[in-house]
Amino acid sequence: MKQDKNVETSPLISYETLLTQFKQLLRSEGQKFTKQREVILHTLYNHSGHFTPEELYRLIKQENPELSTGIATIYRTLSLLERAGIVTSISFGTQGKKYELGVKAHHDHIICTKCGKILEFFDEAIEKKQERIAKEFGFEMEDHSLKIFGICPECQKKTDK
Amino acid sequence: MKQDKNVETSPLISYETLLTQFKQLLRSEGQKFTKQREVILHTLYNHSGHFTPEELYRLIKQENPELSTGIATIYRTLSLLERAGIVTSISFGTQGKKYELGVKAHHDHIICTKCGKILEFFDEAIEKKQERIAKEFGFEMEDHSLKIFGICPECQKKTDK
DNA sequence: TTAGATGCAAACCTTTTGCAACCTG
DNA sequence: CAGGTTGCAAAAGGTTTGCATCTAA
Repeated sequence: MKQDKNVETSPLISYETLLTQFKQLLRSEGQKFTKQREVILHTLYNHSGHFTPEELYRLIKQENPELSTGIATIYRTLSLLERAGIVTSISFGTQGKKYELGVKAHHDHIICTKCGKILEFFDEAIEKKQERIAKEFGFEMEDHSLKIFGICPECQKKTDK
Repeated sequence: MKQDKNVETSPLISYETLLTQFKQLLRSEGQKFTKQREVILHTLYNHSGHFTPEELYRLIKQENPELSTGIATIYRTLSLLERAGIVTSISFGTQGKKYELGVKAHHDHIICTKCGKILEFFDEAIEKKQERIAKEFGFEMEDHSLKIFGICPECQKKTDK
């Protein structure tokens, strides 16, 4: 009866494949492949986890001091990648969004309110239930977002001592 | 097998009772009962639905032209009311939050992406499932948020014609 | 009388945008 | 070379904060 499962967090495809897909997408839309776009994709591929645009910006600056990259380009590229279905984001209210390489199935998040750690899960029963609820209300479902907030095991230990 | 239900949206208690509770709360914390706080609570009581601080600000200005009320007070009071458990909020990412009089049970939201309409529902099975998932990850669950986005029946009709 | 509350404006933060300079195709 | 892209700085939204003034208790 156990339907919950950890979602695979390592990239499912090789960087070369991902890069090729990205280039094809750009070409098909008359857009250009730039060093900045490559570095952003590459950085997301190499570092698993969730990043705010600001965090990604600092990481890229640090790892690529030679390439000038503005924060605006980070934002523009993340939007581009999200529209393309290559990255996904979680919203944290006024505190902004976090992005991750999203070449994986839909999943929900469980977030530690102490350390900010984000874990992922997928539950078939909840997914189905949401579709059913949308249908009951006569809604045409487009998307959904489920976040569980709590304190992770590590932070519980820290608080205990 | 139908567990979904519409959540009651009209206030569960009389305004007098609510006001008394609010005054007691303020007194117990050494805080003061001001005209602005009264007007904010009263406006929320009289208008069911979800409001952004800005919307509430404009509504209050319009209905109470004689009382000068700054937007900062709206924000401060909504935070106060939320901490006190009198109102609840839904977050809309960078677009801010919407508040509603929250003297009612926990519920989730289904939101129309065309017209912004917000409906509420409660599903026992989903609630239980979330608790179970938190437990599986060793999390001490504090809160959760489930939002379903889609197009409401009315907006579907508009699009069709 | 006095601690707490208010309005105003400035400050904050995240995100977006206008634009001249700069690349990619 | 043309049109998309970039960095920069300014602007935009939503929210918070500092402070002198005001007011409930």
